[in-house]
Amino acid sequence: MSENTAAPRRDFIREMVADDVATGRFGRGPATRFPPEPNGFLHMGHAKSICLNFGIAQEFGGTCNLRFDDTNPATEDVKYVEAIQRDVQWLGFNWDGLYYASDYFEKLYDIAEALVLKGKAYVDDQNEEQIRTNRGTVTSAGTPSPWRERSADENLDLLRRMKAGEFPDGAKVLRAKIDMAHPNMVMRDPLLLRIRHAHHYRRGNDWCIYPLYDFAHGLSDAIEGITRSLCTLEFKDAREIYDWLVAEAGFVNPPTQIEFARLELDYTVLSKRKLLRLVNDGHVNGWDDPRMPTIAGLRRRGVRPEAIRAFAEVIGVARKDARVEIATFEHAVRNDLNMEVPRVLCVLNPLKVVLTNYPEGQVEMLDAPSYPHDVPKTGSRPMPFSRELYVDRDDFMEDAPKKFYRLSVGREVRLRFGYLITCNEVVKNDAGEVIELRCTYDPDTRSGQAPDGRKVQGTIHWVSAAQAVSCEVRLYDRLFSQPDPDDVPEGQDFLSALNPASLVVIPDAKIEPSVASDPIGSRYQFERTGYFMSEPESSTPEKLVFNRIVGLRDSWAKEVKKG
RNA sequence: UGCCCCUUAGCUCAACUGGCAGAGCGUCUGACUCUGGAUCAGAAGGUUCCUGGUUCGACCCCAGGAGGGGCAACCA
Repeated sequence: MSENTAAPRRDFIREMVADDVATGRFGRGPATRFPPEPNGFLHMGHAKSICLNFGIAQEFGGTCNLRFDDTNPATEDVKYVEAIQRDVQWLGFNWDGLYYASDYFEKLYDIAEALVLKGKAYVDDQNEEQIRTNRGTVTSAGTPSPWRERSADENLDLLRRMKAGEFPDGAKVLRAKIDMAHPNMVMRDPLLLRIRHAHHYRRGNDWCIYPLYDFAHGLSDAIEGITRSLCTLEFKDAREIYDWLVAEAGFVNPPTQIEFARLELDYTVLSKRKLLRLVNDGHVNGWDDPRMPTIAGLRRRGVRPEAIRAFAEVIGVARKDARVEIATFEHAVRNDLNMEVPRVLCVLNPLKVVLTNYPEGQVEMLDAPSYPHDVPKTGSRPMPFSRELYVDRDDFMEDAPKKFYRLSVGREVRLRFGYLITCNEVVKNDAGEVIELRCTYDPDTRSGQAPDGRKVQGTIHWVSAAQAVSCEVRLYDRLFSQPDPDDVPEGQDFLSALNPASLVVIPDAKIEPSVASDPIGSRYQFERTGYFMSEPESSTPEKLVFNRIVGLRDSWAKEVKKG
């Protein structure tokens, strides 16, 4: 148990942190932070960041804070703060410190005054429009504000009056005084504080000058003693202002920003703006709809945190934008559940089977192992078997092709854990639909036996009609019907790529009775169908409701496609 | 007056300071034979975008080129 334990995956960030530890570069232990803005629910992209930040802290004996980047009163809410904390914990992580950027407003203000005194910041009276046009473009220099050369005393007075609430929204703004011709747009006198007479969910109305991201973020990191500030690639250009600010503020051994690629996933969207739209426009039933790529949605769907962590591990972290296939995630989910959950038989689309040679009224109990041979778990449950059963409609075909190894007139299949049966006759209703199969069973073939050694090609799942439990099954599928939901014709948006069949409800499926005594929230593999969980929000002991977490890997569908 | 990042297997991505280019998915083959559409095992699969250069040795460093992306919110 020493040499062959897989080395923890190394990426360029972990290499740097390992180097920090080795060289003592920061003079303190490795410290990271996960800094969400509480303006929405956490999603898979955040999960990647959480696993990275908290993972590094664990692996290197460092710390990781949870910090709410709550600097915009217009969009934030305490309900998101609560949801985020629950989601981080559910993923399996505990923060060392719990902080709020809004608690740093005073400290940030003091730094702002210090910058003004040093001549490194000034109050600008230009309006939003003027500021934008005077910033210049990517290929041309900006124009200095007419207020850029105000004296330190005047700036200090104005800043204090901004804080005191003397000016309306938008009247004035505090800017760093750097270089209006800087090749990096971010460095063209970036805005530090803006006036917002608004209610902040934590600060109430006691504060009216709110720091912008660039001003708040790096300094918050520095205040907390973070060593490596991990963020996504689009902040690359912001690194320069990050370094400028922590240096000007006088922090020794300040934190350093490292950027990594944000997660993009096939067949879904990972942007809070778009997810909010799905929620607000009613395309899904809330942030925790099981189709949502949110942590809350995945949890409700039935995905385990272990699977999400394993997924984060396999996708790794790199410096290049990466679109990950949803199949990779689904694989991680199956891989996790395969070794954990018991197997159970559930017939989604019931078709009655009558065993004409089985005694009427007789019920025998078959012993059904709950795990396949290659899962190192033991256990079994009794399965009632009787004359009338249900099998899945998909397992019967009237005009079956040769390679259809299931039921058809004259063909023999094995009933999982039970007998071999042969279909003799099809019963149809007036509309010509098949409503019943009349079959015979071979009494000598119980539970896998076949005295004459004959083999059948197919094994199908079934339930005993009288003892089966009716349940609702919700088949969740991909939210969007194309890999890139934004790749739509001119004039349309991602909503037009929504998958109309992302939720198919089966109101009356038949499941084996053994599950009736299991707690709500139990997970199973429905053999030959997929992984399911009894839905904690909707399921009751009287009316079980199951969510499909993920289907089984389906090579048959591909075979069919190929023809 | 533009700055910055990226280009590696069919697909999606790894590869620490230059040292035999690796995973997952997909594909193919085999095993289990009561999930044969599950699961497990093995295999095939590469001109590392192009052209030059440095070096004993280049995915990695240098020069030039081609293609893709980020940055011009008082959002984060």
